[in-house]
Amino acid sequence: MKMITRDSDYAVRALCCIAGSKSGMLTVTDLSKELDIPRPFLRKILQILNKKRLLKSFKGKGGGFSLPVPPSKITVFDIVQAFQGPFHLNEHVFKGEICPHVDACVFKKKLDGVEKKVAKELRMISIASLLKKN
Amino acid sequence: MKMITRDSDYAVRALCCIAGSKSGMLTVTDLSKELDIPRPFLRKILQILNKKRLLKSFKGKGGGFSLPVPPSKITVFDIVQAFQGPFHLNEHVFKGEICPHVDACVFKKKLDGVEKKVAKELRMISIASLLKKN
DNA sequence: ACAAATGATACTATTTTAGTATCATTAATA
DNA sequence: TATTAATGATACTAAAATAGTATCATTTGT
Repeated sequence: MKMITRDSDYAVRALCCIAGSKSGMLTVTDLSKELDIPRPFLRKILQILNKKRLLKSFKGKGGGFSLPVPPSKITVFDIVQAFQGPFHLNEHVFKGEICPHVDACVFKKKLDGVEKKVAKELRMISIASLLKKN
Repeated sequence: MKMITRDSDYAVRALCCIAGSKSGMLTVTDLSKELDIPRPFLRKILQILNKKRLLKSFKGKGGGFSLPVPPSKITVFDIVQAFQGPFHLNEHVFKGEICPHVDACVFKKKLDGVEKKVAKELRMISIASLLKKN
């Protein structure tokens, strides 16, 4: 079972790097070297973060990426949603329809409860909280 | 994001069906009809459950599948582990090695905390608890 | 012996994840 | 204003996981 895919993971690391940098702005090249992530892949990831407003980009010479908001305002929940879509533990479809089985629906109800708790936990992990080394 | 894959989902439904049946034993054919799951796929799923000791099988005419323990002893956590492997939210590998980045390791520590909570929640959802229709 | 069940296992198709490649656009600066 | 160094957009490929099929072997009740 894997809940955090590689792009989400890389995104978290990149955001931490930017948040912890002196100037507050880094280029893909900087980050790719620092984190040892393949440059084209990281590029794609940063572009997605930019589109989702979790990063701000600056084109042209001297450009790069910086945070659009304080690091305390960006959470792992936001990042996971950006890369892995709406946060749901299961699909609960049945031949494309809403499942008609009562047992399974109780199941769904219970999973929804778990889901809310997980979401809450992930919302509590901000980029800022990851920078405190303790 | 999807944490419960289709085989886990089907497995939960099948176990609920068996637990709720009069005789306590059903064949693949019974279950396949009842749940409208493709028979060969369900067959594979039940065979896995049998290997993982979450079902007991009886071969030959008059055979089928029954629970090896009371339904209160079988949880969604067991089932998810059976189909989706060891329960971990992320891999946290870095080029096959342990990740050397402190930020990310704080991240891992936090995720491990979330992971424990999720596991606890899933362990609380037993087949028995899914049979109570309320 | 036959029929009805599961066991084992190998195969295929689809989707998701992971990553690459390339051309276009923007902006600083020599 | 040409060059260079950055990102934007987008299309493509490779690998892995998920979802499902097919088939022959074995067991067991009648």
